[in-house]
Amino acid sequence: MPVYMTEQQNAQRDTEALILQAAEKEFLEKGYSGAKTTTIAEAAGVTHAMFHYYFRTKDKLFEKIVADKLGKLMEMMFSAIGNSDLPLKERIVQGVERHFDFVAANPLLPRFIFNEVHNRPERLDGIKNNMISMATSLLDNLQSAIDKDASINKCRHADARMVLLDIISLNIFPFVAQPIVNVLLDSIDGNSGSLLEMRKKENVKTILEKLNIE
Amino acid sequence: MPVYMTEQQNAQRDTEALILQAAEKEFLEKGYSGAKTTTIAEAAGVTHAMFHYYFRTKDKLFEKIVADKLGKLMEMMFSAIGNSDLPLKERIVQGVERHFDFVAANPLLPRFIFNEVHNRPERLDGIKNNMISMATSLLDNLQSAIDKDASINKCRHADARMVLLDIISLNIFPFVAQPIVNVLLDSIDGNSGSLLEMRKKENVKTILEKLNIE
DNA sequence: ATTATCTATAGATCTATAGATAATGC
DNA sequence: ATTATCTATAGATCTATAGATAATGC
Repeated sequence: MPVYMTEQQNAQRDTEALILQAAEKEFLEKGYSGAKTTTIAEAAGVTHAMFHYYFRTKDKLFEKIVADKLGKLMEMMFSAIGNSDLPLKERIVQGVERHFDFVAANPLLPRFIFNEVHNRPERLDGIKNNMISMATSLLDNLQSAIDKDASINKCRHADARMVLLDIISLNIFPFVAQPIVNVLLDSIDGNSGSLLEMRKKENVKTILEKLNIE
Repeated sequence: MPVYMTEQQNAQRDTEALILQAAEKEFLEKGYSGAKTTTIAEAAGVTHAMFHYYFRTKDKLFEKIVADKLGKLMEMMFSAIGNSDLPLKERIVQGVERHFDFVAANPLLPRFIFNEVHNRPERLDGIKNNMISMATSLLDNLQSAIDKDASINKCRHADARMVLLDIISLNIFPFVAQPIVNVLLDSIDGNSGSLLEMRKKENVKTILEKLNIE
């Protein structure tokens, strides 16, 4: 990137970035068919023609965003497995919490991905191999750690893949079902704001109890 | 309903039912904006005009289906809490399994509901009070059962609301994320067909271990 | 001369309805 | 006479592009 940028280049980057941001929000909120290019342009504060000038078609921009979000999906899945040189308990605690925080920072991501892979499962083909190789090595490593601790009765034996699924399931649900969960818990007692904090701690506890780690 | 129905009445019911079935499938698969009335009519094997003849507008039919599915949502949530006159362990086992089976029988329901309540959270207003009163009484009852067993050390103390969230989270995830979960587990070993069966047993186990019930 | 932006509009898609025709029951 | 069905099309919405105009750098 040149040190000095012309006004024009500045303007170009702004417009492009504004459209991209608006599109990302619109697509994550409403999905491909619910999102409208006119709405995106309006939200970005530019004329509709600019949308096509910078990104040609709705499809192309959507593909770009999907690719980006599939990358984030991988991050999200494997952030839960945690750092391998920590004792198992700390590794689990950190893994669950880091994963929870990741979802909290990207609360629209799971629903978007669920819809997208349901509508077009073949999209996963591109990242399949990458996913599998990452998963295999990370899960093997976690499995060894569990087996090792289980052999000296420091934890209950468990399938690492199931533990990973447990963590993801528990952490994602309160975000994708937030309006429902709020109705349910909110009105039973008044602590709505703290629900997510509560759930984060509870999920750590659930996994530790599953593994019978004190 | 009259015992003898005319041909015309038969025909009417068939067409109406065919459109309704096709619409339900289309809406659950693609959501409101992704579903097209032309596609629904085609799938039902009737002309497009029939769609409007029987249901007037896309909106009206969609509202009908949403109302129906919100009813199913309540069923789904509370099937997990189980029967109150069973011992706690059996109650948990039956509750988790019944809930899992319900989701398995309605695999598209959760994603549809998640999208719908996200797009229009005010939709929950109508069933809010009903939900809260059902939840309160069922959860109070479950909480008593847990407290009772916990007081004689037959289980670990736990918040019934958290247990309900745990069950729903764990059971729903493999269905809404099925394509991803399949990639992940399928290729690590070859037991894809049995993943759901495996997960069902695992979820029962997880909840029992959380409650420390032998 | 090149790049960015705008206005205007073409063209596709989708929802909805008008109006004619066929089928059935009284 | 009433109800169900069809064809044809209006009208709205949305994506995309054409072509003119403005701004910037060479």
